[in-house]
Amino acid sequence: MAHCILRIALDTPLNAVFDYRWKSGDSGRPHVGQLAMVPFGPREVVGLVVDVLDETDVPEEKLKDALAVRSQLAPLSAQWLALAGFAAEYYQRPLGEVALPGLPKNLRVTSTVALDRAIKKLGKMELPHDPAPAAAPLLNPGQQAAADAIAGAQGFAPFLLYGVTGSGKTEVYLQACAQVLAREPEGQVLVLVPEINLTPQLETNIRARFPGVMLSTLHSRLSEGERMLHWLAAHEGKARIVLGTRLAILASLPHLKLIVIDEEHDPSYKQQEGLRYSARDLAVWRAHQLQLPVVLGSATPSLESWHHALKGRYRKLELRERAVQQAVLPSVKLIDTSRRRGQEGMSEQLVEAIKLRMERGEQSLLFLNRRGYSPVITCESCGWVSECKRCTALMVLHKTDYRLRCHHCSLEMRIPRHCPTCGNIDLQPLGRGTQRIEESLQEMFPQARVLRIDADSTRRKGSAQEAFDSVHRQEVDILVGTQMVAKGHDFKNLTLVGIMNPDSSLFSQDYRASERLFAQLMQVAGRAGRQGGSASEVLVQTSYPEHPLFSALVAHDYDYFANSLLGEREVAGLPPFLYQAILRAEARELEQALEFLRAARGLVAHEGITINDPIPMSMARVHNMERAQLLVESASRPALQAFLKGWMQALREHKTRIKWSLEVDPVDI
DNA sequence: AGCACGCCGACT
DNA sequence: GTCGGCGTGCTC
Repeated sequence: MAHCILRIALDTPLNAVFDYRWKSGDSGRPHVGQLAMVPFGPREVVGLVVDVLDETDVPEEKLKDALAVRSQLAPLSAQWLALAGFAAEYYQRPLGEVALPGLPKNLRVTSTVALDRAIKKLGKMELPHDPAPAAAPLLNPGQQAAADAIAGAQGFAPFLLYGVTGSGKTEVYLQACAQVLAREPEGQVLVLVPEINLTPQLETNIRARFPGVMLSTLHSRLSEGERMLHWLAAHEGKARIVLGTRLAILASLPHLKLIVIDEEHDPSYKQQEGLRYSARDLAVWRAHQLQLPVVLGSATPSLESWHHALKGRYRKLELRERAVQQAVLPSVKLIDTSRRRGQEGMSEQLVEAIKLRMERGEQSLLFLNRRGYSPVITCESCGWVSECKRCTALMVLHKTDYRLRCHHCSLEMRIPRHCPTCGNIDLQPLGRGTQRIEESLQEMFPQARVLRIDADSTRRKGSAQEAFDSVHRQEVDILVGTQMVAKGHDFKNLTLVGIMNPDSSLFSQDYRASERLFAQLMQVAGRAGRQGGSASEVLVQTSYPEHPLFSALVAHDYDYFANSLLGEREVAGLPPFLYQAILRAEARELEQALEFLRAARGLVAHEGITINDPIPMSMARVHNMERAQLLVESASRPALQAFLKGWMQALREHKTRIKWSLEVDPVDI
């Protein structure tokens, strides 16, 4: 019986691969890309075979036998392994930590029943034989040109599809998709959307248009059974369209021919915990690797993509007209709130505008970026505010259950009856969240049907969809919401959008805040004015009506805004003109974290790399842990990558009890 | 990261 | 006498 050595990547922070003995029986040698069950310390785990060798340097007494190989499953392709390998190297993580968590959980347990069941179920699945696809609408010349450019692309071809809400980007995606599917008998298309709430709508569109084609969805709210089935459908090449959120970028797609990223600027494409990858950047890498077209769609492209387009690295496809019949851009008006404060955070003009919509039987949307009732409660006599005991953050008043809640560590407490420092019993809510606005609106418009949509009101599975549906069914007069309402949904009868309090983002420490604010306002403004007939308007309440961001918004001029922001970034030496990474550390005492970072700074030589001073994070304390960070910068991406590699090595060998992590291309610093 | 082993405090 | 606190050390 022949022996061989399997080199296996495991989901562990250890930066190593592990070798196991394998006695090849009649089934022969295992293949690279297969999954194998192995003993690891005291437990049994599933790992990924990354090499099959004849011998190993690992001493005989340490070497254990691999238990089994998942032979029912076709091996993951070399291209997929290269993608995982690239991500691992780029984000400075062990391969196993990148490759394995993306697989369905049922593939990573020792039992094989779930996989067998999914294989059987998928084998039986059939599509309608004589499908009647929904008719494709006639494209306007801009859309047609864009769709043709994508379909006619050769090799690696990144496109920036630039067009305001309502300009018909989705139709371009669908037609590009149709052309690829028609041309490539086995071809697969990957479509990414920023968040789960947007999948049902697009899924309906795609299914109507491609009834004879299997569609898989991949997002975090699937049950384990569904995830297994959908992942497998993609892996076996049966699903020809895969629609998903950022995690879908790591799906196995053996016949991938086109990638579409809708709303490419959206911050949700950046994973914010664990492996902090950018699905958009990985998508572009994957398209390059496979020499495919990749379409990045947005009304407000990220400055990174905008920069690439200006430099000619991405081809810009612009949709200038609104594709929806008779649709016009909403008029944006600024309401100066620096002089007159209005009532309950609402200016007279805004209240009048809502009243008018009520009379006409139209819908209004009030947008603000703060859930809860009021951000803080405060004592007016001594200035006490409701700070979280565990975090450098304020606890937010939630009136539904009359409690204060910290949005960072989820600490909750009853509202104190009197001020904890001076005993004053007259504690006042300060500022306004969605709950408080909802309540004031209900008082001002007793006959109105007011609905609030935010993370609190949609915690239950499916409740977001229900809420959106009731708006579509005209069961709501006034909608109050956070950024959740800004994305994707077109409300046909909505003719007023009120922006409550955008000013805090204007002068933020975070240099990306204004870029995000503009995108958010453009997007929420796009919820109105999609219907012909009634004039739609967007009212922005601000104390800084002369701010250039608002002038650009009023003029619907993203080009100007993006170009001037890019100019500022270039002068200030900020991304995309510079590449960054952040080393973060947390400890009970802030000084310990800072001390660790100071030591880390001196660990290896760093020519051509700027390592800044360690500083406490803007939210220095979360859950009673003090946090600090060290920003590392370079004008050269390869130089930064090379430095990080050596640095990580040194840090791993540097014994410390401090918890630390590295983030490459951080978005908030 | 898990998970075991190991060596000191308050309980059935 | 034992349950359990988390320090440290290993995983082919």
